[in-house]
Amino acid sequence: MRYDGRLSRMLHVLIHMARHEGAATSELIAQMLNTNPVVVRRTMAGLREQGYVHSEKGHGGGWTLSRRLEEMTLLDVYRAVGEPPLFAIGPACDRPECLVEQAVNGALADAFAEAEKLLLERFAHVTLADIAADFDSRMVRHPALAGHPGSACSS
Amino acid sequence: MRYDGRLSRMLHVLIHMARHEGAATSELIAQMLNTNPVVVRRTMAGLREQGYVHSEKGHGGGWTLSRRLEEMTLLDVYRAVGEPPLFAIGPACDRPECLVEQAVNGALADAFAEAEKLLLERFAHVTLADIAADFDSRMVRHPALAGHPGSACSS
DNA sequence: CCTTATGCAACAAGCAAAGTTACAAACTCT
DNA sequence: AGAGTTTGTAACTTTGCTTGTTGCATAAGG
Repeated sequence: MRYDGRLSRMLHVLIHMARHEGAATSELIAQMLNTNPVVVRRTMAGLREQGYVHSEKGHGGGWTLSRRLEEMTLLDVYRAVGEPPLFAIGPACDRPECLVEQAVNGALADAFAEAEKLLLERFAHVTLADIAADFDSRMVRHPALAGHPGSACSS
Repeated sequence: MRYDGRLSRMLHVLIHMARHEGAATSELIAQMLNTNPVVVRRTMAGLREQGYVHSEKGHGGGWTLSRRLEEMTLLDVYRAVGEPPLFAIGPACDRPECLVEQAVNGALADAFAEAEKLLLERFAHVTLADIAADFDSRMVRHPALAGHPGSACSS
């Protein structure tokens, strides 16, 4: 896989959960995401530790939201999935002796630090409710796709 | 995801080349970067296609700069190495049917597009001469490391 | 020609995310 | 208490990418 899809997956599932009555099992969530239950549990563990979701074992168990979508930002979710690296480009060497390489790393680090700051600020200002609202407007435009809570993604 | 170090490596080598008399062989460059000659040739191929460097076979051959550092920006080099993906985070699925996932991808894509724009603008305004100047000022502060053109990086 | 170089293709190594299997632990319902 | 569900977790496999390596063809110089 080329990208780390954890953030995207978790956003996806959280919004689905908000529209789901009662607890959703890992199995059901896995079908929504077209993945498998163990990956779901693995990634949801981070969200549980941060108190965004709750899990219950046994009959009728599964996952439930413990916060409203208005109270969760992209930044919250990003942190809960372990703050994976944002950038795919980096220094060839972390502690170079070569002063040229130090200068190169410095120039790149400056640029990336600025971009990271922008990105995280942006994340902090987008709530999951914003995304859900975007979903609602898409549903108005494409009502035919409305009933795809478990939309498989074949790509 | 692990980092793509091509941009960093090429910046490093271009600045070294500017301070090198005559042609530099892939072997010599590989020693500077603590890597091997084939990787050097592979990555330099992109720079050659864009006309930033020139290569010569046979005795006394090797690589030479065909532009001054003032005339090359980070953006130029980034493009010449093939515009590798900047971000390590992406959608779980490129063409989702699910409207929720479409909304999620949209929100993320917006944020990343903004960050990418900032980053590339920043790249476009930094020339290799700027980095070389930073190197010079580092050398003033740490003259002991001045003679490390082939500084191995052990990390 | 013989040496020195690049050019290129093919393959192995290394790494991280994702997928899978297996099983223990906890909970519910009868 | 016992049967059936569901999470929790560890271990392993698969996949996709960059990097490393080998081998050989090609071209330039002496």
